[in-house]
Amino acid sequence: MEFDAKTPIYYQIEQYINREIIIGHLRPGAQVPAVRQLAITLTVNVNTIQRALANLIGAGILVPERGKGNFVTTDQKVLGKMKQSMIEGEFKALYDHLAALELSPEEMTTAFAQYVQTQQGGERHE
Amino acid sequence: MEFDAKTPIYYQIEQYINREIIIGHLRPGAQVPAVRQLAITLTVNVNTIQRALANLIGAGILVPERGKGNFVTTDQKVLGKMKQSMIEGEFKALYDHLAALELSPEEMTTAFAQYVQTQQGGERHE
DNA sequence: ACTAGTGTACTATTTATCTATTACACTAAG
DNA sequence: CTTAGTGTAATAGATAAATAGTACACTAGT
Repeated sequence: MEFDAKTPIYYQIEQYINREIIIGHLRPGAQVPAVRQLAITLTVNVNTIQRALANLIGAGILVPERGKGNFVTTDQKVLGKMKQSMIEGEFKALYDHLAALELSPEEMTTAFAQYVQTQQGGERHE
Repeated sequence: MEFDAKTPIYYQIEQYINREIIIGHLRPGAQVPAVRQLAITLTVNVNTIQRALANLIGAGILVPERGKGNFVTTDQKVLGKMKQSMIEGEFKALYDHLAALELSPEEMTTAFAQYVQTQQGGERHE
């Protein structure tokens, strides 16, 4: 996996797992891959995985069972809040930065719409 | 100034100065505030300011003149590229994350438009 | 019991970031 | 020439993030 060098890896892993849950690759009640397996998959140290999972456990998103593994919570309230704050966070980051560039709300939406357009046709991956 | 704890301060200062240039608070040829002054204003160490400025100088956005100060370049080509990459970078971050959430392009634009709407009425700052 | 697969804990080491402090070099004004 | 204002360099120390490696604890299947 590719990481942004300017943000902590453990944090990026938290986001990644959250996304996997939102998408449905990890369903409520499902077991998260073993820490040692995740470490290999994400080419990262076990301790870094552990730190990310610890945060997710603290947030109630994952539920640990010693000797068995970590499992996605079945608490829909927790999952709903997580999804909400994930998306809101993404939007807020862009909104704040564009606001700092003194773009009007209309300019923001149209500019972003235009960008999405450019990504449509030109999705070349080499 | 407020900094995000999860990204290097020097990098956030680079972005901040870029935005000041884009907005027009710092015009081409204008002198950037003195490093010691910036350190006080941004409540940050001089070395951190220096590191940010060094990167901007390396990018050709700022031009240093020993004993006099740092000045915004008058090279419109450089400034144009900077502005372009700043905005593109913002858009790309949101686009990639929403794509990871498997949103369609239409959903992205409408969802962001809706978010901007919510920011319209509710801009309470207390 | 044994074993393989889980999570968990701990220490040590490296690297990047940030701070603090001091010193030096150049420019312009008096 | 002196001084105040600039940038610049260099050292030392503190903290956070990530790695490496080892060890321990619990669970389930044999």
